[in-house]
Amino acid sequence: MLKLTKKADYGLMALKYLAEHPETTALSAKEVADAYGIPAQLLAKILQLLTKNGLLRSHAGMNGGYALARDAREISAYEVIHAIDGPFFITSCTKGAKSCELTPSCTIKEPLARVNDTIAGVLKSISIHDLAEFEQPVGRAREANRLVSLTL
Amino acid sequence: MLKLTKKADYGLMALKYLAEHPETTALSAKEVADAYGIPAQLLAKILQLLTKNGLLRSHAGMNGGYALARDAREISAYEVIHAIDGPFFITSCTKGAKSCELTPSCTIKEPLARVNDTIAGVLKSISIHDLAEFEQPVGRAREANRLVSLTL
DNA sequence: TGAAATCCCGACAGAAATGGTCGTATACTG
DNA sequence: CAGTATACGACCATTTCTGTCGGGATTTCA
Repeated sequence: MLKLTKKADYGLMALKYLAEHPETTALSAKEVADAYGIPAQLLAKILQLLTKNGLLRSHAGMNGGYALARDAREISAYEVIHAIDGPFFITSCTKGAKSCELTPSCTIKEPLARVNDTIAGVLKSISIHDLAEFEQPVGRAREANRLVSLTL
Repeated sequence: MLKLTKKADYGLMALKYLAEHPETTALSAKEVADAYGIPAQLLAKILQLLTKNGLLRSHAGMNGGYALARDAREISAYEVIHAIDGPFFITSCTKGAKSCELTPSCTIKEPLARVNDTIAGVLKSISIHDLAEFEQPVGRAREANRLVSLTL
């Protein structure tokens, strides 16, 4: 529960991999899949999704493949997850759509919607660059804390 | 994705309902289920789980039922979700268990584990009392913001 | 121009998680 | 003892997730 799907995981891993190889113009789905031992065809579809959503640029033909459409710092984990798994909501029903099908009194949702927003905020504050591993000076200084506020 | 299961939803709703009826000594699973239109037998099992995990006290026999084991402010949404759906992790694999089965280089997990902790923190900071609806003076003053910090 | 590499995409099958039901046993009340 | 409840295990139905297959389109390069 409250778990990322494997697809989203794969997507994040792939973007991370691409971010770590900026020197190359493009990497094929197969290359990335092999690097992590992910089913190639599955990853291919995921990358296609990410392309359709503007997170990647793709190029067919020999030496083709995928590359980040933007700087790794400008792509958030939230976007990736959203592109792959669609809009997410903590609660099954959300007032957004056709409000709650359960009896009128499904009042628990409103507070949880705030939790939902908070989590989304956290995910939005994480970029692919944050996930990638770059050399860091020993005794590396970590970035400043991010503060997320939650109002009930 | 990243969605609460219906069971967890039901559990939260039920606890909320119990919190809103402190005058009664106990409410039966059926009463709560009827109040929300939830399948009674399913809710029963959920309440049993919550009882086993120490969040509720149960009492069989006539006028029996369930009651909060503690003050509503002392029961967090996290506990409820955890009791119902088991430990949750954002990532499929977690170094906790038997580390990642994927190729060694599943390094994305470490940053995500922090996200996981942050979300858990948010959930822990929400109590059943927060979910319940109590009369509030018009122009009600909401509680102070909660700040959650995320370090990458 | 043709072969190879690569992306694109819809359909589908197997597996797993989830939601929900049933039946029975057990405990408490009056 | 009869009625009301909880306790619990087995089971099934449905949905969601993962992964595969097959055919088609695009680009490169010899």
